[in-house]
Amino acid sequence: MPALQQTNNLPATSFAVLGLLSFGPMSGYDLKQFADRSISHFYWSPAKSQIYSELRRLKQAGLVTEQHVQQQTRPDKRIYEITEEGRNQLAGWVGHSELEPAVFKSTFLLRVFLGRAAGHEALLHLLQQHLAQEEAMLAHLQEAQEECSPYSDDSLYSLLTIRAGVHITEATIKWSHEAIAAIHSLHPDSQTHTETGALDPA
Amino acid sequence: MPALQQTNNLPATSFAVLGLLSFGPMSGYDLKQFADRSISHFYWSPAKSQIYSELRRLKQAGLVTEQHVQQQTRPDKRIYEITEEGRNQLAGWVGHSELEPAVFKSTFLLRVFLGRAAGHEALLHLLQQHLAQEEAMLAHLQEAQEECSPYSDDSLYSLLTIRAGVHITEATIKWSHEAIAAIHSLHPDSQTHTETGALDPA
DNA sequence: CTCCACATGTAAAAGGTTACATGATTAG
DNA sequence: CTAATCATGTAACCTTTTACATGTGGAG
Repeated sequence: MPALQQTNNLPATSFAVLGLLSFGPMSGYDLKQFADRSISHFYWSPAKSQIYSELRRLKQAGLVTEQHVQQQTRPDKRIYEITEEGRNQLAGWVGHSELEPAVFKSTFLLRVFLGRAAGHEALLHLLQQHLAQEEAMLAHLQEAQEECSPYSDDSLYSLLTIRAGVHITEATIKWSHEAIAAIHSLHPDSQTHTETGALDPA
Repeated sequence: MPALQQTNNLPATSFAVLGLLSFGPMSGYDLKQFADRSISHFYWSPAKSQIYSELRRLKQAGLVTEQHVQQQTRPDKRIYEITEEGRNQLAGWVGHSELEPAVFKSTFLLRVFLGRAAGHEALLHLLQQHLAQEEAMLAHLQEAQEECSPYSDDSLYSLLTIRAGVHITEATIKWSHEAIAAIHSLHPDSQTHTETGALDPA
């Protein structure tokens, strides 16, 4: 007899889709919306085409079932539902797989690293832009956090991921200020480039 | 008359390679080593095969030149050198291209988000593991920082990227403690899972 | 009347990793 | 003698994005 079969060679992205389905049955279309409002901040915002192909793969692996739903007013749907086997595989992956390092790929930091090629003036401008974007991101995350707080059984895990975003974004903002100050202290002559756009300095 | 020609449709990764070449002429082999010791922490650690194909692309675009170097004791090399045009394109990309968001793809946070599927005990264990890894990362970054400090004209930009890593890693560690505490406070019965491995609790 | 939401997919291309292939020298 | 370093590349594969393709109903 084959022991607890371990068909488990699926990539993380398959588990992402499977994991979203663990919240309830959904169509590919629903899944895309849900992903964009949940895991997009720390994992990925899938292309539609990829969702549909992941669903085919999960179905073939027996981790989800497909149900055709006819509609007259709207296009027909296919509703996907996680199976018992799907829940088992998911629990194993979430709880007991190897920790793999996160992918962090910042073209912005690459540009900072190559700053010499552009000069400190251009770099300062870039940093100001970056700072503004991060501040906007922080505001956005704090809003999401308000909607979730406080820590409770229901919102615990999603709130934790939002808190991770808040911590990291705050750190990035602190770093930006430090970086701007460091460049200024080495180049006291350089412009501040604050986003004024002021027409009348009166 | 065609204004300042803008052949510039290259992906960020090409500029990463071009940027490394702005530090001096190198072979593909050298480039791989250099990348692993510089931009790997915030951008990417390239596969050899990709380096060589990027070099072909850059050469074709006229941004680098190739020089064949014969060696008797070692395999022959090809040394690549950035051109004037290459430096111009690089300066434009670093200083004046659009800021694009960083790719941040954490399977770890995905697993936290899906924590319900595995239960808080497994999650706590995962968080402890993560915390240990991040602490090791912080130590590694602080070491790199020592070798670079203090801020100076020469080391400014690379030190800035290391500092970014330090800020973000510290934030991640703080978050981990918060997350562990939050789970404990909602599940007071759960084990601490500190990495004891103790054989003799005497 | 026009745009948006609903709903699913195919095809092509790009980005990136892994495995394969080769082969000399040097350090232990 | 064995492993690591030097040195370059091809082929196959996987993941992911973008563009293409289609069509209805409701809201403004």
